[in-house]
Amino acid sequence: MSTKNKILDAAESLFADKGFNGTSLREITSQAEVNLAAVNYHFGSKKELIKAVMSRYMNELSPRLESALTQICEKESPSLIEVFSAFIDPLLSLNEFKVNGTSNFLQLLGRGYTDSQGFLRWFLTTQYPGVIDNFIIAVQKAYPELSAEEMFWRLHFTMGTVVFTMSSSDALIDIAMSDFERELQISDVIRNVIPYVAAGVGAPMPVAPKS
Amino acid sequence: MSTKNKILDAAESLFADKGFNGTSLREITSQAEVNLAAVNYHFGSKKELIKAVMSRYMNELSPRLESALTQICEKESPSLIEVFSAFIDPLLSLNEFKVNGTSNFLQLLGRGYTDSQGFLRWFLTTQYPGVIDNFIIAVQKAYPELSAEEMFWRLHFTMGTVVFTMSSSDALIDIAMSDFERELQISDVIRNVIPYVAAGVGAPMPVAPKS
DNA sequence: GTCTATAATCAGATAGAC
DNA sequence: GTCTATCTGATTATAGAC
Repeated sequence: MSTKNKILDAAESLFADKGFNGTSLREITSQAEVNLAAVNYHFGSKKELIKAVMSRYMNELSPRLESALTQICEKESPSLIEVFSAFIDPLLSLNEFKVNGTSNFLQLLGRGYTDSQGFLRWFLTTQYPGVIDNFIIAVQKAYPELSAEEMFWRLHFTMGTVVFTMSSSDALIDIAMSDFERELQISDVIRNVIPYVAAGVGAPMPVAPKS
Repeated sequence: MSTKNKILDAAESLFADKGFNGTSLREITSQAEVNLAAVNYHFGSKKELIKAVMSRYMNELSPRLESALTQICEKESPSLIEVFSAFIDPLLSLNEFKVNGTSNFLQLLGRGYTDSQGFLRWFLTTQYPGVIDNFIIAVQKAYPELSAEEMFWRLHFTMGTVVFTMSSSDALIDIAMSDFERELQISDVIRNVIPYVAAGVGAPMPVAPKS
């Protein structure tokens, strides 16, 4: 395996585990068993390395996700459960792309939203707008009565639910094992969260306007 | 104001904004306009300072929260909306305790769950178990059909929704202003999230058992 | 209690030999 | 491309004068 990929793999698992701020280049190069200077040689800086780790996943995921959401949009009247379920297969396909791919990617996404003061949010929304646009269209088709403003809030809440859940999915899987004797995978966590977010997004519109 | 409190105030807002890892003692003492050595004199270490910042809020919040949840439990058949609404007044009371208290505390909570690999989660669950216990009892009373396992998942999802939303509440309030011309407060964000989480927790039990 | 000065360590990044 | 060695600056923490 190339040095570049060894660095990417080590960085990915360490970033997912301890966050971007919490991981040093020295930890990465030591786990990757490459020289410290290699990071700056291949990527230029730590920030560029973070982008490269995220891009590797997004380039794999975004076409699958866009196509799955487009399929949902072509339906007569999709349900919210169907819309959110469209994420399952593209996300799980990351496990074929890389071991623990789904889990790592979702944890990275969570890190990116809370570490580094939103630079990753900017990166994703500007570099991969197609995914977000298709998703909004699908939700609108499933729940046309939802106002643009309510939609904005509820999609943000959903992002929070998913991203936070996935950042701590390892701990959750441990607890499920010790408290309920269930041997769960990341796919079970995903399947568990879908009814929750679908119900949240599908909550009735409030009758009185806010404020 | 005492040096100790100046440090606590500065640490609080910087931690909320940039996370625990992302904030140095130098930034804190410089914003507090005290000497760098004062942190270690008064608190011993950065980790103890983090605990002190959180304790200041938890000691203010937890009795109010426990009492509000106990009141809900005394009702005949509380709704989930009522259960979650019990959080509103205790949380907003933090704004009288300190300027931006509600927002800062909830952001800190979010940071604590993702930074520092769960040490704050341990801190809260071991130091303030009464709040969590009362909350679970209230939810059980509002939705008795919910199994312990489903409850575990849904409460975790809820924690994620709230904590993530609040970590980025400043950005959300800005977007609501620019996109929808709404001048929102943190209290509006809280009121907005309640129907969402109540619907999520109240989603029907899945018919087929998982796995 | 507060200060200066500094120790000890770790960070990201780079120069230059090979 | 890879290595050693090092630079520069920031970090937490402490010793000791006042």
